[in-house]
Amino acid sequence: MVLNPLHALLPVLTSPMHRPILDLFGFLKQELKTCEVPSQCKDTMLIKSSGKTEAMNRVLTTELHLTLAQRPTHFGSCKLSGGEGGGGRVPRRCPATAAAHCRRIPEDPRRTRRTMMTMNGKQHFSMHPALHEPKYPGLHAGAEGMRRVCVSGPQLQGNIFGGFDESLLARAEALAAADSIVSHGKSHAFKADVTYHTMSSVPCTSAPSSSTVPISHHHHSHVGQGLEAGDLLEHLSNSLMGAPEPPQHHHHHHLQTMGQLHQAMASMAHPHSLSVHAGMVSDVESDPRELEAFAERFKQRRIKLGVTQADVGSALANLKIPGVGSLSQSTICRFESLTLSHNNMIALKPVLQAWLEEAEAAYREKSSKPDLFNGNERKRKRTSIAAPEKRSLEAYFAIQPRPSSEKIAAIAEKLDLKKNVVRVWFCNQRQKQKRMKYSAAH
DNA sequence: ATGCATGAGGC
DNA sequence: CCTCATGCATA
Repeated sequence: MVLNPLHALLPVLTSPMHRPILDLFGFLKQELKTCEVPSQCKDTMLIKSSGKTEAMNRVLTTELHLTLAQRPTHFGSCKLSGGEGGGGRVPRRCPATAAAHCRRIPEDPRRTRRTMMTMNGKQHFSMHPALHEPKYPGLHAGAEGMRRVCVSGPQLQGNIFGGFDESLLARAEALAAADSIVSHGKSHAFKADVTYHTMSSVPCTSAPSSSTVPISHHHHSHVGQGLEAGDLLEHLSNSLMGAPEPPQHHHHHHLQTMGQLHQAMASMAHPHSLSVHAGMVSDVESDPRELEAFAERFKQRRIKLGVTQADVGSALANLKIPGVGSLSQSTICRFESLTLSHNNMIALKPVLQAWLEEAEAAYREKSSKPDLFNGNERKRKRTSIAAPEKRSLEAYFAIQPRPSSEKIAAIAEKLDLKKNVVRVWFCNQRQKQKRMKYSAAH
């Protein structure tokens, strides 16, 4: 179900229990009041719904992002993994072929970006044509934006990040604490967090070449003024209702030569290909809906074939597509659930499509079991951040998604976590937020 | 299905 | 030190 996020938050906000949040809220607003930010810099947040903690943080973050400016973001490389390392981790590089689908999306440093709120409903990309809209609904470093835009005067920065520091962080903690009482009567007080990096040894060298290809894109100013809640709701509703509002503009990506190759071998006769332009097989199908549909189709057909995600991953290497090696179950899973970045999805689609075609063809005839199993000695241990700490981190994150190294150190110390763990946590958190939520119900 | 992590590229 | 694509380990 898709609800208006704001409505959903009401009960939470009005709860006496969350009084502290409102206070913090007010505090933040006060702090930010002096900071002038062009309205186009507003941003909302991409949330993944559920949980008071999240709701709370969301409020804070949302508010912050409404005030903070955006900072330029560049879209990094898009790589496809190559080898299947026999236990070792193979340096991922973008294979030439795959590269075709790896488009870099240069960003207008000042471009405004808006974010979708995902309550637990679907947030389709109906409204933003893939290549026109900001790829990432993320709240790109609102803080940094603040630094750059808001901080016309250094005093402000000091004000916010200086003043913020202690009092805010302290509040964040209080908040986290309160939350812990509220939502979890069962705070696990254990501080388990050992990271045993027992890395495997020899990374196999099956890694293909890497490269990144600039993505064609169009920065359409229309993106500037994000949608209002109403619009959002409307879109969401449409999506829900299945209103097949056709992508108003058909984005014509400037084709990437290699992309055609994939496209060709991958989609001989794909009924779904809306882009079967007479001669050119160029246009990489990047219509969000197409992707979404493909992911779904892929999953079902894969299951029909009786193949696991892991199987697909390793079987990919058998395709012998230059530059394309195997992938992990994780990646396949994320592809199916659309929890990869848009670029990543687009890059992977042709490959998976190719595999699907081949697998089905083989299935029809004989028995083909593409696979490659490598037995590795698993060693790496996963660090696990305890709930209480995680709550604190979330609170901090709501206030400042991109803490400085010093701040990270401070947080790490307070939470008694390794600095690197905290740093990575923030990185992952950011990545998580930016991630395209093609995924509907989550 | 996801959390925490690594590493290549970029500034 | 960040972003991104990915992966191992695990709930």
